[in-house]
Amino acid sequence: MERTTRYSKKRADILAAIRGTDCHPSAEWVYQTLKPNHPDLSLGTVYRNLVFFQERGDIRSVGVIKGQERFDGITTPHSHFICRHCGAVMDLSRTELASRIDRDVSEQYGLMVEHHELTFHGLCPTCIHNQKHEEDVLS
Amino acid sequence: MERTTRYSKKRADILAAIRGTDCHPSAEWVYQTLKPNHPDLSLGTVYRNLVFFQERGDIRSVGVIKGQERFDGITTPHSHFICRHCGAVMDLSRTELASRIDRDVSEQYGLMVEHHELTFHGLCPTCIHNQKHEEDVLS
DNA sequence: ATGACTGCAAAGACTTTGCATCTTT
DNA sequence: AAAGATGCAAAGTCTTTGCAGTCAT
Repeated sequence: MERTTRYSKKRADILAAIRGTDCHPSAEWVYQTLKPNHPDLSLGTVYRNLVFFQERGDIRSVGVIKGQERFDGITTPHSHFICRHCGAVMDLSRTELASRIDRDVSEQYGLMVEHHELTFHGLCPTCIHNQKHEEDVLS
Repeated sequence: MERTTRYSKKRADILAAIRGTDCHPSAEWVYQTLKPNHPDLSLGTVYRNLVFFQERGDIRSVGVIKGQERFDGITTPHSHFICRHCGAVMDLSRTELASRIDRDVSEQYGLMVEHHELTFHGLCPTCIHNQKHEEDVLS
């Protein structure tokens, strides 16, 4: 009945890779990043561990961006900004929303709200710059 | 240079189908819904028109839920609730967030915020009920 | 030894796209 | 007639999964 979890260097390194970056990586990014140190790493293993860590609450999905699911090693409440051009994901501190918003919505609509996601969309500083440059070229 | 848009009953019906439901449909849903009246409709046409309507701002993506992208025919600001069990998407009126939040975040972080998304996650009334029933059965 | 974890490759699910055909203007 | 829109099917991308072998306990 009990499922015991066993130690594996690969598993540990996958989690460490996600926690050690703020880029909100995809499965592919984790795979490519660990490949040098784990030449025999398999993408399937990465995917299986992403599921494993999500179920344990160690990581969270940030959603699917440009076709790839992205993950976050930080599980405390915060918001995100996603650049519509390059797909970059940035953390924003959550100062705007009261923590009671989940409870309020639950009561108002008769739902069981477990958490919420506040995501901003637009252009990141880099893409703002590049877009301006592109306009100059075109004009 | 100008690209002219031509009238097509299928295109019109695809948009009407999305606007005529509050289920935030997937491509597959649109396809199955229109199939009776358009026996020769192709999934490719649905996908192409979804892109077309998004570019024109007629519809918006709600994100990828359980592997399928979902769309919203309502483009005025509002929030969503997504049931983690059945994937249902519900509209919530946006009363919580001031409209200036986008500008505030833009200034604070040096980004170009174009819009934001506030999404609640949890269990919908139906799944709350079914989950209770399931617990009864298991106990 | 047992059961968990992994590599590999095949399979799956969803979406995109090339090309010939049909349609709107 | 010209250019757009569609059907069909192939291809593409990302993710999941079956199975045999490996590894931690």
